Amino acid sequence: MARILITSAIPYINGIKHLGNLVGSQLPADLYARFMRLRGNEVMFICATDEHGTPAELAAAEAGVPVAEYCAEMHQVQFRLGQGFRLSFDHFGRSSSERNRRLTQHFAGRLAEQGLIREVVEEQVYSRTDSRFLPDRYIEGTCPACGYERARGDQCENCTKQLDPTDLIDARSAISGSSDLELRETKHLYLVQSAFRERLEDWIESKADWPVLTTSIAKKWLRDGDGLQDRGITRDLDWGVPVRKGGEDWPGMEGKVFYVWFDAPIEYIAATAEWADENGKPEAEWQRWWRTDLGADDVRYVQFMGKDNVPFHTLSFPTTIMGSGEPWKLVDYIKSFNFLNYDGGQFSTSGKRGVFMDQALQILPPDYWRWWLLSHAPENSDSEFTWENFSDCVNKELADVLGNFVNRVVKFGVSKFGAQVPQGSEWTDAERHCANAIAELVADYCAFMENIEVRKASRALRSIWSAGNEYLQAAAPWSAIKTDKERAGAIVAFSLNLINLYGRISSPFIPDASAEILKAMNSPSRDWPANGAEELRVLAPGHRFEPPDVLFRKISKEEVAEWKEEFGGGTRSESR
RNA sequence: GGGCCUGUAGCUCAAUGGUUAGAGCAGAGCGCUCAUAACGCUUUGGUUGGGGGUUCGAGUCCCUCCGGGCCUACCA
Repeated sequence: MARILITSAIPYINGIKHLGNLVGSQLPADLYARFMRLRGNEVMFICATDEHGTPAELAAAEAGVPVAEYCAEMHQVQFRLGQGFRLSFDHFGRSSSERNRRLTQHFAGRLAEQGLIREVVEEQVYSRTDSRFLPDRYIEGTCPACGYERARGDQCENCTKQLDPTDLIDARSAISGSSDLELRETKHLYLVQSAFRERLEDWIESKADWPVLTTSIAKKWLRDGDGLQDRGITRDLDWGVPVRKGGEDWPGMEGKVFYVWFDAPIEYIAATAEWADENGKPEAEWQRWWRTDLGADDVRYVQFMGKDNVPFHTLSFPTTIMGSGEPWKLVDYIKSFNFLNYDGGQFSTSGKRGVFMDQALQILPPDYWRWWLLSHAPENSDSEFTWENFSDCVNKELADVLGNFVNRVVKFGVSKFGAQVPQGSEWTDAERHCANAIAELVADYCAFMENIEVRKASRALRSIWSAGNEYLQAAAPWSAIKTDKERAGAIVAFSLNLINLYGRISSPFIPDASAEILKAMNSPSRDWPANGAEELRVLAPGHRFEPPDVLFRKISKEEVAEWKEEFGGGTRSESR
C-alpha cells in the first residue's frame, strides 16, 4: 500500500468557477484520488480556496460586505459546489486560515535566515481616490503605440504591446476611473529564486516523465532572457497574511501582506494541518504527509493544475520549499492541463459565457458532467465544449452503452428468474472469452489511470462497458430461454456480475451511478476487483438484488437548443 | 517581437522513425427483439494544413509558409 498526497490548484475565491476551471485541476485530481483509494492506497487529497489579493477585495467591495465575510461566504459556496460534483477532498481549506498565516510567516522567516529574501524599494502607482496602490493591470489609459483607449498598465489588449503604467496616456484607475494617481515609493520583499536556477533546472531536467506542458513552461521561465528572475512576494494590501519574519515583526514592512502566490501553495501544507485540527488529530498526523523527517519520505506527491499555474508550482513554490532548509516534501509529479473552450470561444466569467458549476448542477446530475469533462480533459491541447458533443456523448456512452446494458439485463433477469442471481449451467467459451477481454481492458484502464492519462482511461472504461453488450448480444439469453433455461440463467448470472464489476471500477468517473449499481446489486465488496475471472462469480446463485431505476436519462434535442441559447452569453470577451 | 503547444476522416481524438495511418460518434447496409428507438456485425469517409529537405523508410525529425491557442514575470 502506497501513500499518495494529492493537491488540486486552489480555486480563487472571487466567484463561482466554470467548467473549464473544474476540469483543469479539481476534477482530474478527484479522479486520481478516487482511483488511488479504490486500489487500496492511503490517500490525502487536499484543496482549498485561494482568498487573498486585490480581486477578492474588489469583489467584496462590490458586494458591499467586509472582505473576510465575503470570503467566508464564498468559501461555503465553493465547498458546497465541490460536494455537488462529488469532489472527495479529505479537506477543503482556506488560505486565510490561522494555520496558513503562521506557516507562511514561518517560511518567510526561514527564507530570510537563509539569505533568500532581499528588500527592494520601488515606485508604484498609487491612487489617492481609491486610497490604494494599484497593480499594473488595474490602471487603464490610452495605448501610446496604437491609440486604443482601454489599454491596461501591463499590456495593451488591442496591439499586444507590453507596457509600463507610466507609458499610458491619460492614465486612470480601473477601479474608480480616477486620474488622481501618483508614483509612490514602497518597499517590497523579493524571493531570490535566481539563486536556485541551476538546482531547479537540474530538478526539472530529471523529470522526464512529466507532461511536456509542465516542463516546457518551467524551462521557458528558467532560460528566458536573463534567466529566472527574483519575484516580489509582498503587496501593499490590507487583505492577506501580514508580513512577519516567523514570529517576529519585520521592520519596515508594517501594513504589508504577502503576495497571494507566496501563501497559496503553502496552503497545501496548512490545509493538511487544518484537516488534523478539524479531526482532533495530533501534529504528527499531518506532518507524516509533509515532513520527510517525520514519515513523508515514502509519500508520492502529485499536483494537478491548469497551465497558467505551472510557473508557480515548478519554480516559486519549490524555491520556497528548498530554500527553507527544512525537510519539506517536494512534489513528485505535476499533471497540468490546457484550457477548455466553450463553443468556439473562451469561457468568460465577466461575459457570462459558458457553463458555471452551479448552473451545471441545476440542469443535470454530476456524473453527466464528470464523464464528459474527464473524457475530454484538455491534456494535449485546448479542448472544446459544445452542447451537441456533450449530449451525443452522454446519451451514447452513459445512457445507451452503460445504462441500457444494466437495464436490459435486469429487466430480462427479473422477468424470467426474479430479483436474484439465477442458478445456471457452467461457463461456456462465450463467458471465458468475455472474461478474458474484460481482464485485458481492465489492465489497460488501470495502467492509464496510474499514469494519469485521463482521456485514454475513459476510453478503456467505455470499452469495458461495451464488452458487456457484445457478450450479451452473442449469448442471446432471450433465445436460450426458449430451449435451455439453465443456459439462460448462466448468461443472466454472468451479466449481473458484469454489472457488479462495472459498479466497482467506474466510481472514479461516475461515483453516483457506481454507488447506485452497487447498492442495487447488494454488492458484497466495493473494493477493486483484483481476483481476475473469479470476480465475475462473486454474485452467486440465489444472491438477491433490487432492480435499480434507469441510471441515466437522455438529453433531448429541445434541451440542447434551450441550453445553447441560455448559456451562450453576449460576447466572446476573454477572462478567467 | 520572443518562446512553447497545436493542426490527422464530417465531429472528438489515437498512432517508441518501421506492415496497408487507426478508434468512437455521425452516415450507409445487414442482423437482433431482452432493453432508455436501445444492442451487435459489416462498411463508406484521409494528398496527416501547404511546400521543400534528411532517411532504406516521415503523421513523427529539420527548414519554410499558413491557421489556432497559451505564456511573456504587478490578475490569480
